[in-house]
Amino acid sequence: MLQATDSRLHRNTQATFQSSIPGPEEQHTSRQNQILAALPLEVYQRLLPNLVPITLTRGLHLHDSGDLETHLYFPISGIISDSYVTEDGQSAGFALTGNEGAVGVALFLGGRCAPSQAAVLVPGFAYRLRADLLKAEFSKPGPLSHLLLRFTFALVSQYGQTAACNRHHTVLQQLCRLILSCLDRLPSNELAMRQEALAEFLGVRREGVTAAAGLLRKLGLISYGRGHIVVPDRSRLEAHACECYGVMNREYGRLLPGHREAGSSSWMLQAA
Amino acid sequence: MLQATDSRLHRNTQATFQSSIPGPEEQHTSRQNQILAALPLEVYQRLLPNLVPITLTRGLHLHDSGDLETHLYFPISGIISDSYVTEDGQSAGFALTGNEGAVGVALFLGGRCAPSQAAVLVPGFAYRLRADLLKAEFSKPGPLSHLLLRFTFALVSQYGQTAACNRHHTVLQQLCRLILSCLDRLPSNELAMRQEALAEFLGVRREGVTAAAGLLRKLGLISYGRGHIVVPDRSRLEAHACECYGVMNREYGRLLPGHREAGSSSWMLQAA
DNA sequence: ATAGTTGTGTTCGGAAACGTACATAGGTTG
DNA sequence: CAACCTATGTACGTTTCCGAACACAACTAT
Repeated sequence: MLQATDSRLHRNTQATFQSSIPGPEEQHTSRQNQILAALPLEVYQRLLPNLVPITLTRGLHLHDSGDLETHLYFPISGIISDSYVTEDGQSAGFALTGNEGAVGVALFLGGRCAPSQAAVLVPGFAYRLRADLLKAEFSKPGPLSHLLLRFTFALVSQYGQTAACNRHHTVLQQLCRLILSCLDRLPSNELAMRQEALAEFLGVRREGVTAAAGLLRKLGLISYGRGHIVVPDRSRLEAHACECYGVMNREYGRLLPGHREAGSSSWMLQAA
Repeated sequence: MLQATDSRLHRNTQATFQSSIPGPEEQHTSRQNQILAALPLEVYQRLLPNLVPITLTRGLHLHDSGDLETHLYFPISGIISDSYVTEDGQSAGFALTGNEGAVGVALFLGGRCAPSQAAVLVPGFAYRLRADLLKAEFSKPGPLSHLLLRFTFALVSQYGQTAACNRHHTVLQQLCRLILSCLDRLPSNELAMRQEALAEFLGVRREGVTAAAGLLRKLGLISYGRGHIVVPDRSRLEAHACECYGVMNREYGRLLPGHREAGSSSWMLQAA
């Protein structure tokens, strides 16, 4: 595990489009992760010495399916995708994790091996905690256990929603959902991903994404070129996404208080 | 919640096809649930007075999406489906739970409301534990917490696998997977489900199931009629299922030691 | 027995996505 | 500048599944 690919692309991208992601020289702290931020100071300070900063290079695999997981990762920026690759190489993503959560839930659920692949979709930074240290902390009920379990529940919801979405919704709708979900985990309205990467996550052909993206551009909902997507107005894009986006957003808002919710949003009114 | 539908059907079915499921008059114990069975005697005896038997009538909803969950259910027979229903009424199932697990993981993950619907797919019996009692037991780390988290991990794996399966595999492959997964949770090689119900779980049209089932019958892999499916040789059916069945079966075998594995199975040799 | 209900089989046109092949334009490298 | 690579655009036939309508056969009820 931990094989980085495409690091050249990463540097390019970061320089050109992702200037809002802090470079290693800029200051960033593990408290930028919302789980760590929600911990009482005392607990946080106990963990702090063991939180090791890691650069999330585009394409880096935090773990592959079947790997023994060695660390729990707390992203502070960037996006990690959870996906499955079939025997004949087709892939399907089912969850995104940003600074609202953690990667490696198998560790504290007792799963040992990862069932899926965790890869860096959008570069950023994370802090990681060694498995044994995590387990020691998790073994006593407390704020960290609580927050991690709650996040796990949100993740499970995301998995389920994706399954339903894969069954019933069009590539166009799913693309809207994916772009919006990524933006919710990024600081600006810009997303640095190629159509190829979007297609791989959705588990569809690149041409399918080209067609859908072309239509969205024609409608003025997005503008893009060569791996750089800009969304001028999220609420208009939401109108073309399937219900799954709104459902997940509500769910994350409900479960993870620190979660940044979408700006506009008729769905907020519908919330039960 | 707890609205039973189709109870007439249930009685018919039980009498005709499901005689292997114990009736209320026959003896059954909560230890027939594999999580409860794996508890040390002392812990089990502490829970026992609070385990209330419940009949799982076909179509009964243990909870609907958005419901506050009130109990954790430990099935000892029958099958519960976890599914999501879209705004326009299309449904998609993403997990099955039998006596290997429990229904209502939101309770101990801290989710409060269910994201999905839990419905009885195949009738049977369960014991249930009130939410407050469960939380009291779960708050101390111990065998029950451990087992429930491990089961949760298996469930998450199932969700993810379903998402990938929905994306890439054909109705025929998915039908094979579904039938086999059901049989793994039932005492015989017979499954009492109508094509309509199979279609609803898979999130496809009933006609699609008819076509796939017709082909399987032509190949001699199954025989059926009016809600009664018989599989003479599981291994031959496995050969027509997608990889997802084998992957999930391996995963359940690994995570839940008591899980009954499929009889034949070339995949056992591949296990890492 | 007769009529109604229910579960399954079949058909047809249409939509969505696939596989493949190739075209074009922005960006990089010599 | 020229050559090259990479990201995106386009086109065409094929497959799979959908939507709707209808036929038939098994079981049920009166």
